[in-house]
Amino acid sequence: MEEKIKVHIADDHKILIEGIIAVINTEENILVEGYSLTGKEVTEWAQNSTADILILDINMPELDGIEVLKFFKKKGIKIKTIILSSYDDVKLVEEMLALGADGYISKDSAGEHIIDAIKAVHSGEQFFSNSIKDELLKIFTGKKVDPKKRPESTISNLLTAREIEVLKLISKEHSSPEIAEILNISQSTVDTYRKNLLKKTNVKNSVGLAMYAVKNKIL
Amino acid sequence: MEEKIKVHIADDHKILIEGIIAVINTEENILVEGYSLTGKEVTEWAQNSTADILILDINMPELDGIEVLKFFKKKGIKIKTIILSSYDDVKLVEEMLALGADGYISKDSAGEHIIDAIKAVHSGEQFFSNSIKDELLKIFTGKKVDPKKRPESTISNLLTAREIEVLKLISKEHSSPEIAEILNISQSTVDTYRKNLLKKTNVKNSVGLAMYAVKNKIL
DNA sequence: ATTTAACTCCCTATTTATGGGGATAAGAAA
DNA sequence: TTTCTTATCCCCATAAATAGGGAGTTAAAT
Repeated sequence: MEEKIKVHIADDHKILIEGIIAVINTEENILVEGYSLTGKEVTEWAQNSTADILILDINMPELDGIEVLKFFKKKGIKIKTIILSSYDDVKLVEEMLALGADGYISKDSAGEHIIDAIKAVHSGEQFFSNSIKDELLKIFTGKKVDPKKRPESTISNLLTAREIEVLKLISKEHSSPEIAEILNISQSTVDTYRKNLLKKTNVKNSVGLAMYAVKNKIL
Repeated sequence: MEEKIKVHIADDHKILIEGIIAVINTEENILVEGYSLTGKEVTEWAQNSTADILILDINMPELDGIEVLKFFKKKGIKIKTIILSSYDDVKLVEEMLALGADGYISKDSAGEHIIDAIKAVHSGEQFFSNSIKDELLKIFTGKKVDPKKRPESTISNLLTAREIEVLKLISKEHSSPEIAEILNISQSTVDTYRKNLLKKTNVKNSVGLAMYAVKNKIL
């Protein structure tokens, strides 16, 4: 008989941890070897760990998931990691992947997905829930990029210089006529940029664009 | 033999729901009769419910816990409610209590606390987890709770509760027709709030409103 | 040299947002 | 009681944003 897959869970919400444990316990081949309630605990635990997989929440107070992954990278700690995210941190996929996360599931997916993710990641694959896949698709539009050789900075790959200029002005509460005046181009052109921006960033409206700018620090 | 306590759960994270169900299932006298994944589902469910207790998450997209409680109050729906909160919504305790919540536990407490809370609330008591008690203590002992934690004291002086709700939805990229639908009010009313918001915050447009929301951490 | 990406502009059409005005009911406050 | 706030709704009108389409020029890359 084969060994059980040993899993460690890190989340600041104990109830969620207990939930995941309950779900995992329905699976014979997987064992939860322990859990951490803070990012700091995770980093301490990781230095003497024999677990196969870490399920890591992004949102934790003080030391969050990103910081934990950075710590791993810096210390050369290699643990297969599945990111657990809320609906609103989807934008961070790239950063997570760059930091070496192996899977990414959102909390609003059903519990069985965790099982699938653990099995996939343990066998060396990557695992992404559907909402994440959508986000990735958008990022790698058209370009069949090998996920291991992906570009580091996407915003400047995704948006052109001019689009970024327009995005900045939109975020400064300027209307299209104003932007046209400022950039000395026609309003039609500004409208075109708006259309491209909406399509590329996959947000609904100008508010979404401004929020995108904030999140990506384009201001 | 006595009847089982019937519980309904509302949270946008399915994994968490499954966790709570798993925890509750260890208890003979309590039965989870169902769950809702959005605020809107809860309000619909509540109108024909025979459940004894509702476990309600504060943070849900679109229609959040506060809105749900307001809806109950408005419609005269009386369901004993236990609030499920993250560490960062503690400042909302007051508002929740004013809206008639019967219990308040945070997600970082252990699962058994839920059982305790359900039992206590069902027998007519109120239940608060320790972290909430601490927060309440802070609020009532010394008004200067920490200016950094309550910068919105100025904002809630400036903006009304309803205006803040609309502002949140605007920042989530919702259009006026959508907001009208979500809040169950007419679009005219939403437009009125938009006008008031623009005037009060002294910004030019929706983008400005969203940025205002970001700066003042109303999200 | 040909393709491609970026920048530019235009048309048509619908939907949203903004700006002005006013109005009513409930409730709290003075 | 009267006043004020809040929340709700409506009218009218214009400005702006969104959505689809097409198309020309330049400069860089293959």
